Amino acid sequence: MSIQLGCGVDTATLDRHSVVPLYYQIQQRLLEQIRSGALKAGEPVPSEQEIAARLGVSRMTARQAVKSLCHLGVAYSQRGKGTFVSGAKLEKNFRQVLSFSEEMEARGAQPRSRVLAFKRIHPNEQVAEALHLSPAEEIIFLRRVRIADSAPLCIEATHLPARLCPKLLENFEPSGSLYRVLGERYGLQVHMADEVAEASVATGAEAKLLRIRGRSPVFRFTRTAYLHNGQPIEFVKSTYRGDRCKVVNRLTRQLEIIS
Amino acid sequence: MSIQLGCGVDTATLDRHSVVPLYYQIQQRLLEQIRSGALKAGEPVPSEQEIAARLGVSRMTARQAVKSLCHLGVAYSQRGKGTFVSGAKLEKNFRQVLSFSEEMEARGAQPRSRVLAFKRIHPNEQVAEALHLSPAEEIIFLRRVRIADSAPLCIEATHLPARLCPKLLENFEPSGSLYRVLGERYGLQVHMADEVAEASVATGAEAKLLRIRGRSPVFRFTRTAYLHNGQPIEFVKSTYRGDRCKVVNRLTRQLEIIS
DNA sequence: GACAACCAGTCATATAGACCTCTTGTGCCG
DNA sequence: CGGCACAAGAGGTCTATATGACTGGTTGTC
Repeated sequence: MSIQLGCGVDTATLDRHSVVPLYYQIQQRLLEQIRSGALKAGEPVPSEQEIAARLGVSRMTARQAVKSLCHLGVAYSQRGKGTFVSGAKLEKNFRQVLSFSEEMEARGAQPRSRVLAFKRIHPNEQVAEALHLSPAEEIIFLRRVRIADSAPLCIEATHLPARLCPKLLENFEPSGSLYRVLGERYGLQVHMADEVAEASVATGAEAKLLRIRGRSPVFRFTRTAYLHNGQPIEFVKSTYRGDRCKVVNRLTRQLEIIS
Repeated sequence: MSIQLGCGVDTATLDRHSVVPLYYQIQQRLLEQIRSGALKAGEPVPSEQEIAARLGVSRMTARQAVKSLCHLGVAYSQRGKGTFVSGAKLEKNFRQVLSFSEEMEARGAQPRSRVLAFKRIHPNEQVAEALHLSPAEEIIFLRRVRIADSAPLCIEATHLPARLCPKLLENFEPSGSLYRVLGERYGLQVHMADEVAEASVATGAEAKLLRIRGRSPVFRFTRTAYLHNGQPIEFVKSTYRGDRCKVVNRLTRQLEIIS
């Protein structure tokens, strides 16, 4: 097996004094080979032993790098045979929570917003339950039409516990990225989210805002986002134009949950 | 920290001669404590060192067990502080490919089917491309109305490369579980799938089959499933009643991809 | 030619020990 | 009393080593 692990290009060896972990450097190198086509779908990734020998690391470190490819879904292992590159490519951005702005930027579109409302209010029952609040506790309510490449894409209604982000009304320019402000100014990092999608049709008011015809197909998303400690930080209801978006999912089949 | 790792119930120690890996036994034990409420959301999981000392395993093994909880999404680690139980519970069945039958059984509904078509045909362009076939190569086509708890839930059109499952027309009773037959009789195991969901409205013919009104909201799913080696095994188009289903997603936010 | 035994290569699991960074609490000193 | 230093405890990374189990091919026998 003559997989080149850098032969000829071996000026790019590992940086053992970097703060970047060795296994991560190796992972990136393997991903690069897959991206570039040097490793094609179905071909075996270099074995743990080969990586360990070639790069002068322990087998456990090589193993950690290879295993991470499996976790990412770009490869799969077969005991006794080897580790092979998965069929379809796709490497990031699945299974991740991304804010609207981040998602648009990731795919090269320009995000913009039209702010419809930005105020403190009392939550309704559904919001209070999702955010684990008493109805007396106030929330920040933000309603925006989100625009991608100059055309409306969705209407988004965000609810945040006011207690967790005091003075947000002054600190946040509401056409920008909310996640960025929450992270940078309040130290609130979204860790995980539950999201429910429903198929529906647009109401008259929605259709007007989205510039589509009434009763056109739309997605309705309901998302609750949580901090590391499990505390709800955000409850969002959004309505996406059905003609401008799809929900893409990558599913794996692991009936036994390993590692 | 007085987390009981089995104190009093320590008759249930680890089985070191079992074929079940130690880390998996530990993982299951921790999951059980979370399920039972002995470990609540936000509380720290026993530290790696504590597990290692209590159960007499190495720290690496304890670590593997704890880490697996993070991969499952039921816990999260903070360097220098500890590993903590995540807020919302949910433990399986996300991120997994499930067949219709499996999914219905998992939630306690009774799956049934009404077969509309089951035959060999030539693929159209879209199907041929998805399954990596030439238009000359035949496929098995199966169209069913899938029924859950006595009411129609979706219309499903499945396309399989005929080459991979010869004599399926004779071997498969088409109201049963296709994945089961593919696995048991042909050794074909679905490993991964890409799925796209779109929001739409029902056509007249669909509405009739699903027993809903015309132009009611529906989901349209397009799924391509792959074997371990990346070979496409199945292409499915399905139309789900919007009033009877939701798409639930659990997303995590890991901007740095670890392990 | 069929079948069993063996072997080499591979991943899976497990152990022990080392060193690092990060967080938190404690206690001393100014 | 405030602030700094330090130690303890936690997870993160890495090395070295060993054993087990599965796969595929080879070899040898019948």
